[in-house]
This record gives sequence, structure tokens and C-alpha cells, in this order.
Amino acid sequence: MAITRRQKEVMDFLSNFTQKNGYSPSYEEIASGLGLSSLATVHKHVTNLQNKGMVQRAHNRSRSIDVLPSRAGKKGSERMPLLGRIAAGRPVEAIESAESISLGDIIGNREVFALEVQGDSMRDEHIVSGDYVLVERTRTAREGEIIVALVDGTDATLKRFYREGTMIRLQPSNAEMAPIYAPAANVAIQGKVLGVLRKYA
Amino acid sequence: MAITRRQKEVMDFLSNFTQKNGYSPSYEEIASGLGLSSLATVHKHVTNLQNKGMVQRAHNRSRSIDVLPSRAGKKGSERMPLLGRIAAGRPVEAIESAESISLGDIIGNREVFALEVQGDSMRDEHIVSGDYVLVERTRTAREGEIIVALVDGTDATLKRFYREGTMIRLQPSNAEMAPIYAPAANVAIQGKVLGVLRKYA
DNA sequence: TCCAGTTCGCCTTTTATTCGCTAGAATGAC
DNA sequence: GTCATTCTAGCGAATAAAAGGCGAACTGGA
Repeated sequence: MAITRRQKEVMDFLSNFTQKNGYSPSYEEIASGLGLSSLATVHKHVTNLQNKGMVQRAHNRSRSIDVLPSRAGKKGSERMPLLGRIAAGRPVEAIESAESISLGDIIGNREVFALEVQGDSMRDEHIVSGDYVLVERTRTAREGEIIVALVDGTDATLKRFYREGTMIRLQPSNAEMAPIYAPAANVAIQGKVLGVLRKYA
Repeated sequence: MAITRRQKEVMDFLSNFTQKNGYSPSYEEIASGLGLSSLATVHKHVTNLQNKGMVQRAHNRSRSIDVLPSRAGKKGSERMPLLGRIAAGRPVEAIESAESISLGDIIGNREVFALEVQGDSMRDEHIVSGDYVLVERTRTAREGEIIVALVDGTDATLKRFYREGTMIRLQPSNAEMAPIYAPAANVAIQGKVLGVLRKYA
């Protein structure tokens, strides 16, 4: 987590601005605050800071930079140790590990919401009723991704996304269910699935 | 918390109005307070704020906007809004909800670790290779719970737990796999599964 | 029925992202 | 010591997306 001189200046500007105004600066405001003339430079700085875990950001969202509190006073938070693989032939106590996992690893800096799954349209991919899918809010998707889509403005569904000419095919993962075909204009993508969370009672 | 300038102005107006009057403003009052001429714009703002979890609202009910206490001073922002159920026939943006979900909801204040699953012994229960199981460290289990157990001191496995006289049956959830029978003395319970976390690349 | 709230197109402005390019400083291999 | 590689730092332009806005039509609760 070594930070460079310039990066610290960026950090300081971000915290001060956010403190003062109650919202984060736009890239243009950062540029003028630091005497830079290219937004690309600002973007690169913020990306670097983000990779170092000092700030958080949502993709393509205005003023979404979030200065993270320094990791110093980290509590027994949502992060837990990852002790290894279950098939390993050793007692888990014996496994030492520096790895850990948390929701942050799935979310990253995206804008994410959760939906409780109802129905079995993705059963063959082991997403079942009662699970929570973690969805990144986005309007676009790539071939084969699992998405939440709104068909004809009324029906939200969880399906895999395929483009077929001017049509969209929404493919359930359930041998008993047929795919939905619809004109691209009638399919509004609500987001794409980043992960699944299941809770046992 | 990823708020824009205009959104902060809306928030400020809402808090001030509610503070002063004891009830929340109508959309028309908000519009005139902010110099807007279309209620649609107001509605969009409030919807955005709601999606960011800053206000709460009831559907189609007058003056039902509720400014939520800012959860400033919160560290792990691993909590995300739970927008509703996927089968609901409405766009997810429209679903109102103040609910949210995070790993904390699964963990509580137990001692928990994670294991990456390898193999398909619990496939029929939709726990598959690559998933992470969240395990509470405990020595005991109740009938039918999914546990991590160490058999004969060497083999850690993920199975359902059943007691049969002096023997333990460890039941995989996979029609192709046979249960393991072992004397209770040879089975060491490492923990029980509280949840599952899956991440898509 | 009435009216506040909601949804629908459609538009403009603001903001973020990406690409190709230059250049200095640090690192590591030979 | 020199050379290739990598990282930080910077520029301007082109793109793409979100935020903010409008009026009109529709809806659902008291």
C-alpha cells in the first residue's frame, strides 16, 4: 500500500472536498483542483487509488467516489478467513491461511443490489428459490451472462443472455423451461449477476 | 455515499421540510422548493435516493417519504439494498424496499470461516465446486444439518449429519454417491454450514 | 370521484471512460 | 554500466453513459 506523493495529494483533495460539500467531486473538479488539464490523468489516479483499496467507486456513475476509512481500525467485520478447500485431507484448524473473502470481493466498486430469487428458472445452474442474487446495475450485457431483464416492461426475469440478430434470447437453465425470444427493443436489461448468496435457517 | 450535488439538495430539502413541519412534503411542494416544474423530475430524484437507501417511501401514498438516518460512521459498506423478489412483475427500480442484506445477516456474531468447495458431493442441494461455504466453528450438530466433518482424522468433507445409534451417517446430496458410515468416535465435527457464497467471473 | 403519486417518451447537460501518445524514474538482468 | 521493462504522470480527443429536466397521460387510495 505504498502511496506516491501525487497520489496523496489526490487523496487529500478528495477527502477535503467531500467533507466540505457532502458529495464527491466530479473528475473535472478534481482536475482543476489539482491543476491538471486532462481528465484521463485524473481517471488514472483514481483508478490507481482504487486498486490500492483507498477509495471506492461505481462504474460510470457521477460523483460516486468514496474515500474509504483507513484500514487501521478494522473491526471483526464482514470479512472472514478462507481456510482452504473442503476436499483437502486435513483438519481445517491445521490450515493456515492469509486469504479471506467478503462481499466486497464480489461487489468491488460497482453499484450492486440484491434480489431474492423465486422460482426455478435457473435451477440447473444451482440458483434456486430463496437464494439472493447480487446484481450489478447495468444496461448492457455480454453473450452468455446471467442477467436480470425486463421483458415488455412488465416481467422481470433471471436468465442467460444471448443475442440472435435483432432478437434477444433469454435462456433459462432448466431443461423443463423454454427460452424467451423477444425483439431487442422489448428487453430492458436491469443488471447482471455477480454472485449468489444463500442462507440456511 | 455516492450522492450527487442535486441529490444532496433534494435530501437537504426533505430533511429541512420534515424537521420543520413534522410531516413530509408532497411532490408539488418539493418541486416548488427546488424550482422544478415537472413532478416527474421530483419522482425520479426520490426514486434514485430510495435506491441508494437514503429515503424510504410507500407506494402511491401521500407524503410518505421518510428520510433515513444516515449510516455515516459505518465502516464495512458490504451491505446492499434488497430490492425485492425476482419473479415480481415490475421493474426492479420500481420496487420499494428498505431491506438490505449483508454477510453480517448470516454470520451474526458467531465465529465463522469460509471454505472453497471442491467436488460435487452436495450438488443436489446446489452447492457446487467453486462455491464458498460459510461455516460456523462448532463441535456439535443437529440431525440433518449440513456440516464439515473430519472422518478418521484425515478426511474433511461436506455432508448432511445423521445419528444412527452409535454410528454417524454422513449423507451426500448426490444420487451417485453413497453415504459414509462411521463410529461417532471417528467423526470430528468441524463446523456447520450457515450459508453459501458464489462468485461469477 | 379526486388528487397525489406514478409512468412514459423525449430532450439537454454533465460526467465518466477509453484510446493513443509522450516522458521521466525505478527495477532487474546481463 | 547499459538496456529492457515497468510504473507513475501527464496530454487531448472521442465516446458513452448517467443525471437532470420537461409535459402529458395514466393509476390507485381515501
